[in-house]
Amino acid sequence: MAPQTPPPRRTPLNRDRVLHAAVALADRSGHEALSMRGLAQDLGVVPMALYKHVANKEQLLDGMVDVIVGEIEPPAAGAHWKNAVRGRILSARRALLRHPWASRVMESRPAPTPGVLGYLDSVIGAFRAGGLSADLTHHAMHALGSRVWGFTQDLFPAPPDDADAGEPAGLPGEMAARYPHIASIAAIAASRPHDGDSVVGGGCDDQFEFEFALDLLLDGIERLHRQGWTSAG
Amino acid sequence: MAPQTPPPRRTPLNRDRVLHAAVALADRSGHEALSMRGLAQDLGVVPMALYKHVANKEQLLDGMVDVIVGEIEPPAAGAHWKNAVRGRILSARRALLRHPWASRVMESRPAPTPGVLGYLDSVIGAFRAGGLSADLTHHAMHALGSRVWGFTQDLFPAPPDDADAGEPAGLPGEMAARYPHIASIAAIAASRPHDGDSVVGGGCDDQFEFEFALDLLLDGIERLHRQGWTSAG
DNA sequence: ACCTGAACACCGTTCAAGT
DNA sequence: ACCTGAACACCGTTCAAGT
Repeated sequence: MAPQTPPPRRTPLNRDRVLHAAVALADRSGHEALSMRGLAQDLGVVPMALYKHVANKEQLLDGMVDVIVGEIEPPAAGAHWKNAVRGRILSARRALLRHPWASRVMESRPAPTPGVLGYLDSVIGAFRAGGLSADLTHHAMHALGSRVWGFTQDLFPAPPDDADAGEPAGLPGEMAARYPHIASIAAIAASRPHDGDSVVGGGCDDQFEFEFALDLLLDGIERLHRQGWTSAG
Repeated sequence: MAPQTPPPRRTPLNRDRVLHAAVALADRSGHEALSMRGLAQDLGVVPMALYKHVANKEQLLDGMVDVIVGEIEPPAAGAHWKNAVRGRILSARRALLRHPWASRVMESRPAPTPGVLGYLDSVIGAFRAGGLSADLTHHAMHALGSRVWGFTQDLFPAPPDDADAGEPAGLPGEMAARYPHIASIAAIAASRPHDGDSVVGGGCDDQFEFEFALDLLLDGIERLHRQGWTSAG
């Protein structure tokens, strides 16, 4: 008799394999489908095995955030501060768009991870390198809010695909009657192409809307900077 | 023998009682403590009794959102469009600040409730009454994003209260060394008073920051309006 | 050192039954 | 008509045990 073959030895688990498997699972099945048990099954392992590599689910989510932050491209050197900030934010947006669950997970973290702090530090650094005061930069960061990550909370969720296509524009007739002002701008929204699935959280947070708002804020900040604005005066 | 007293008849459940009990429970114990089972216990009823009044937990959350939206004050008549929008948004902010869980629940809704649509319709109406085009109003609403509800996603969670008070300003020394740009603006943040618990999601999203960003956006929109801006040109 | 099995204290929700 | 009890299919996490 040949000696019993040992049980198949999988490549041993480590934190990185766990984190990347979690990202892959969330990419495939969405944020709400990400459970410790489901992740363990993906890795061919019993749920408890994960707890040797991440302390708990919160730490798993923190680790996933840093995986995504790691995908943001390094800053461009030598650009004007407005272009430097703009470029950094649009790169973050591209990373977040690759992982539709990422914005929601990001929002859910009670404390910033090292990766998050590093990215924020670099954005602040870009403002300061342009000569903006610490005061103005502080308020600029608050004004940008989640937009520094390249996403925004959307207010008009995308209507379901089976929405009545025979309607004049945007909204079904009953709703248009009840919410006339929404109907008036929904007609505009329906008449311009939105980029279908490159959407964070559904709706029409497309590239045009994002850059419109980003530039509105950056232009306003630039104007205050040139006026020598301070929060004291 | 006296006839057996019937079991105590509680005032019968209805949708409104369920919704208001849910709001009270979330106010008291936070969003994550809100479970169908816990809510049932609060109402002195078995969990399944709730399902006669709300179809499921999602519908419960939708109902809670509309309770909060109902607390927003009616619009002021006859104001300039910028003040009308501003007033509406600041009133929404006051309602949301009374229920710290509300912003997170709001963000989680996949489809707008009637109350949400009514409020958004009124804000859009305020823009249109000021003569802004449907086009510009549409982009303005997107640019405002969750700010129309009076809250913004915060990027710097409040440091724990036991943070080293002997540090020069804002950040512990080790962090200040690793993230110098954050440290430079955290010093500013630490030197101004923040309103302690009137905070949505923790951090320094205080009234000053909120109004700074709101006015930055409204001023930018006003400027575009006066220039006759259109997305086409 | 690394993984496992069984258990605990929870969830939202269903179904068939009670009054 | 309105509420109940028991059950189902899940969670994250613990503990003591296996190899």
